Amino acid sequence: MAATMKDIAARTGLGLATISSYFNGGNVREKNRVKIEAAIEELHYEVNEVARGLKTNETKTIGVVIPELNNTFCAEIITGMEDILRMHGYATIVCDCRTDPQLEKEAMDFLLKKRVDGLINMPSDTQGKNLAAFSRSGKPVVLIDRRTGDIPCDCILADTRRASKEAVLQLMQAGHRRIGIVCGPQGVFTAEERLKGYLDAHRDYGLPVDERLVVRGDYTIEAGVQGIKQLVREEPQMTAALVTNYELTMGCVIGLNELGLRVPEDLSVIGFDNLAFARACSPALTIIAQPTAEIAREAAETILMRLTSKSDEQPGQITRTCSCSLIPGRSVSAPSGVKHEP
Amino acid sequence: MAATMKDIAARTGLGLATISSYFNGGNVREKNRVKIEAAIEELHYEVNEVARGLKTNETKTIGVVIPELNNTFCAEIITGMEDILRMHGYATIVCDCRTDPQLEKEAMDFLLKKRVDGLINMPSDTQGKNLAAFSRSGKPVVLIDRRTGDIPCDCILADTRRASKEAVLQLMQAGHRRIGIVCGPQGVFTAEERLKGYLDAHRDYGLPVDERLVVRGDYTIEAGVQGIKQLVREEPQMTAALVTNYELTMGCVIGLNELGLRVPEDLSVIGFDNLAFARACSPALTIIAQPTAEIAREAAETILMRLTSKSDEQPGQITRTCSCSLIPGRSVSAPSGVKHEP
DNA sequence: ATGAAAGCGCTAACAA
DNA sequence: TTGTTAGCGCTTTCAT
Repeated sequence: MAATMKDIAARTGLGLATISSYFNGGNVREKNRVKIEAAIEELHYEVNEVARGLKTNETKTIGVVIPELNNTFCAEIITGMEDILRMHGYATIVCDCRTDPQLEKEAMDFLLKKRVDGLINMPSDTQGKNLAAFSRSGKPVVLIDRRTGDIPCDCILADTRRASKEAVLQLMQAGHRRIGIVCGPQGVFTAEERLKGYLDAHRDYGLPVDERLVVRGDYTIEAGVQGIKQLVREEPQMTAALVTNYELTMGCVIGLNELGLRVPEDLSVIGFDNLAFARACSPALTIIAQPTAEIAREAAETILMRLTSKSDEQPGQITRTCSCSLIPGRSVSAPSGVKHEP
Repeated sequence: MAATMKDIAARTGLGLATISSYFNGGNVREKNRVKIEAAIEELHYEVNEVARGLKTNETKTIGVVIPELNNTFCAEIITGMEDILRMHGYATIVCDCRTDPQLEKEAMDFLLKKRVDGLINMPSDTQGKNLAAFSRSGKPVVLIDRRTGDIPCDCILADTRRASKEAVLQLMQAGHRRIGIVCGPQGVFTAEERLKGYLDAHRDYGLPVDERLVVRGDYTIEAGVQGIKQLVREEPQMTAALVTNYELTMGCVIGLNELGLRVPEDLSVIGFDNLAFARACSPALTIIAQPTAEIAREAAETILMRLTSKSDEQPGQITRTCSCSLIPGRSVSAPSGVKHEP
């Protein structure tokens, strides 16, 4: 068994309170400090955070529930958050719920039982029902990437609606009139936002929207492959496309590859996320890059603020919107006039 | 404050032992079961795993320390492990140590204080020193992907040495004689293994090794870009290259892109990891794919076995080696005879 | 089947 | 400054 404070007390002849005080920044006589440190060394003592957590009713642990760990966008954000939280003494328990609302519910129950001090969630449940139980605990919840339901909580978003609009406007300015969009699933906040951006651009530019140019799919590589193939097959007049997340973008590149279509000669393309992948494409893909580091920082700082501010110095819910940027590649050109084969 | 077992006891008029027994699968009179469940419902009771952990000296939590979360190979393995561990009632605390042995040490101390029941580690420290403190606790440790130092513990590996050898042999059989390798950092287990595979192939095929064809770099995209550019610049006679992890592979694709070299006309390439990326390349990249799902499963099962087997039914350390596969793409052809411009 | 009570390792009054 | 002590919420004997 691991050494306990009692062992240190016995070893040093001091009382428990002195040892505890030593660990919690209290004043301890120099002579005793030395004795305690020697005992710690010899016994390989490590504070038992479980016992401490029971006593203080704080586990110094944040739960993170996301749809998919194996997804650069999520992974980047988690890496960033974890870094900051750990610097402040907080651990993170990450639960990947595979985009399944039922698993998400289970993950949250699990975290509740583990008595995490707060929750950061990229919701898979579009209703917001899953958050009810956790938010009843009174512990802080920060949503990232997606807003959901009517549970009031802080929220860190990216302005992908604006970014999508500007990407589409840029395609229009390059001369494109029939622009396809490969969009995420219906009801998913980010998918709707990016579609709205697409619609905004058409409205601003005074171009009608043709619904046949809008295809939907899960946020998966395979859906991207199918989506772009469907658009190319059914809309030979299409000269450009916006693809609205990383998996879809990669799928789209695979699909165009398999069809033997050239970018941008046959089709101009603007993708999403993952700059490195965009650079690896030939020619380099123009993409909308999301500010993952900033989202991570905002989320971590927001929850830390909620965790430490005694009197709620920030009442009400906070919403922060971080800015995306359009990273130019070589995948956009003027429409060639030559239509691709269906 | 959250409800406790005491609240349930008060509500139902039962004793604490009965409630505890209810939660731990003991026999409870039907009538009381109903009462307890009603109270749980009304009070929104959730077991406090912190208190339970203190009492039972088990947190049902596994610590995972990896070099980089934002890395498909790691992310895939973690996703897989987490899935299995959660099914068995274990949470995972993932610590990304940014390939920094010092941060890795801190992460392990942190996990030790949190009293995780076991540790799964893809070591960043090449010495194995970091594991000493944790392994003294007597809790199980499972290493993945890399062997390290002389701390005796179970180990789940992939046979990337054999896979690298076969990839290089395949290039030789296609007619290549001057084959470059973009290799990971000196001292890193996987990097050395893959290099050994490259050397094995030369020995088996009776071809001398030219050290100028071996370049080293961190396992990063940028190192891949620089590595391939250096090889192309300094070794114009080179007709093929093996690139030995995902980041390096992506970097290599970017580098060749930027140089305007064609694959496989100017250079045959075999990459590593991430099948989706390989398909997205044009032409599709031939790669060595690692069995991430299998590694994840083996690691999770091994630690679960260590955690549950009372009498050590598996004494000594276990080493499992999982098989990689060579996934053919279109990035390998016979050498063209036409040398690329330096 | 159920209740009473001890104690896991720690913190935080309160006393000294 | 240091020691004593009472819990935090749970599990687990040991009685009943």
